[in-house]
Amino acid sequence: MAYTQAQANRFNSKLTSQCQNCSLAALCLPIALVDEDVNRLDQIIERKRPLKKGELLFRQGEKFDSVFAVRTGTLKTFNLTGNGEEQITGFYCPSELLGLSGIDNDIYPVSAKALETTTVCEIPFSHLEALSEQIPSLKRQLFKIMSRKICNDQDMMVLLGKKSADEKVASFLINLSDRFKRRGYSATAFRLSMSRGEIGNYLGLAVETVSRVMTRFQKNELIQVEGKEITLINIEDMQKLVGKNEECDSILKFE
Amino acid sequence: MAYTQAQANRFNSKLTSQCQNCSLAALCLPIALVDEDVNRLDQIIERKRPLKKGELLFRQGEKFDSVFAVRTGTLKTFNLTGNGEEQITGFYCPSELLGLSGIDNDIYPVSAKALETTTVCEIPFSHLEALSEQIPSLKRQLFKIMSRKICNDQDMMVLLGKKSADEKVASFLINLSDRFKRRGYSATAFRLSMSRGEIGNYLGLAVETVSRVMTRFQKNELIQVEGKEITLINIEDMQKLVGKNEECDSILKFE
DNA sequence: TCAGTTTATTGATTCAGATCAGAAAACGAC
DNA sequence: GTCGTTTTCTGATCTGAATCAATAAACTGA
Repeated sequence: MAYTQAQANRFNSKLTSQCQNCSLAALCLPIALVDEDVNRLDQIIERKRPLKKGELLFRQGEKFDSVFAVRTGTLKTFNLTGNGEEQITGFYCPSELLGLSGIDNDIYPVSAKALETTTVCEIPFSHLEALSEQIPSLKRQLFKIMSRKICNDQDMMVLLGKKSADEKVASFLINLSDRFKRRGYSATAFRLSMSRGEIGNYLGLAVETVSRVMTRFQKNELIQVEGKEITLINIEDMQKLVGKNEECDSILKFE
Repeated sequence: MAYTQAQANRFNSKLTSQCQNCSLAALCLPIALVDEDVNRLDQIIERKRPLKKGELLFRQGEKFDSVFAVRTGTLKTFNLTGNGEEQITGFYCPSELLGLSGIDNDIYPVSAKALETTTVCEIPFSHLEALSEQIPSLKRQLFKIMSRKICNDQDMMVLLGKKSADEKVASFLINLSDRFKRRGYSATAFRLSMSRGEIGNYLGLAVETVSRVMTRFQKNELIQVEGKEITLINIEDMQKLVGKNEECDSILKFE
């Protein structure tokens, strides 16, 4: 059931030529499918109307039926704790997949909200599952995507449990940088679509601490801050700061 | 492809009558398989020789080829950070599955070590994957297990990022209690197979803090501590302490 | 455009939990 | 059993980040 390199290339060129296929990229980029399979996959994907900033894509407790691939914009997932405050569990950039945690109970355990105008593709999970029966490499890919999510979350657990404020913020920025880079954007200059408050919430820090760390990083010429625009000036020293180790280079990997 | 309740019952009784099938329980308990499928699943599972305390089941960086179901005993998974110290990412009790995070890169991203004499069943992932092609409900179950793991890890992230030392320790004890209960053991009296140090490492706390919190809990008559033996005296107040909310009753769910 | 609101920054103070230090208990090997 | 090691407990001190407080900057919408 192996696909040839030629097929893989055909698939990749098809992907890049079809802008609306960001969602396919999210699902398949590392694997090779024949055109016919790509078309079958494309057929089950629905493009949704854009979400405005603040709109919910799905709500905690709602029935699960789809996973979503981000096409443009950014979302956050969060849940509401006992006393009503929100706890952010992740940020999702273009080409990333969200909603996987709903499979377990057929209910989304978190809500997803757009941080800016955002477009997503909806992938009904029952269709995806059915299709994965016919395309073994797709099933394998789904397992891999979920496994990667587990790895990333565990890295995040280490970050939250053991790292200092400096290390947390540095890891966060480097992680974003990696994700932008992977999508072909600048790894050194980008815009934070989330507020300092949301960063702090996600990293287990107070807003003030996030702000202080970032100004300190600026003073030490690690980064350049202009409101939400960030430029990483000295990535090497930042990476030293996060204490990333060699063999497992994946503090906070891409979803 | 739905199975009848009768079939489910047959499956369950088969499971409970066959002690060595803890591993089957780990994989399938919530789903119903016909006998034939149970047998096929049973065939791919290998029982391994027992691990002595301190022995490694697999090692960070090693090639991934199997997931494991714990039959008796307990394991921890951990990785080594840049400066050589270990970071525990999970504890695994009987009937729980570990190794799923290896699927992503075909390499285990963590090591797994026995905390006491431990027996496990090895489930070669390629066989499991092949079998899941023939048994759709098994594939669905694998997705669910991985999704549940993602949910649990996210709860853990909230715990690490936002909770106080008291809340962390209380959540940990309640989580263990739930896991023992689910397996039919006492939910109120059990033995901690991990040291205070390991609990602290896992929860992002110093050993001394774990010790202090537990003695304080004892003074407040929430628990009874006798070395590694723990009795939960007042679970209701403990649950209040962790601030668990109603709709999402899963602070630190079972893997 | 400007008032009203949210978000970000900066400083002063406080506190939960880390770290340091030492005693007591438990465990393991012989 | 006994010695040596590891684990656990308890107290005293220190510190990183939270909290409190106030200002400045950036949006928002009429």
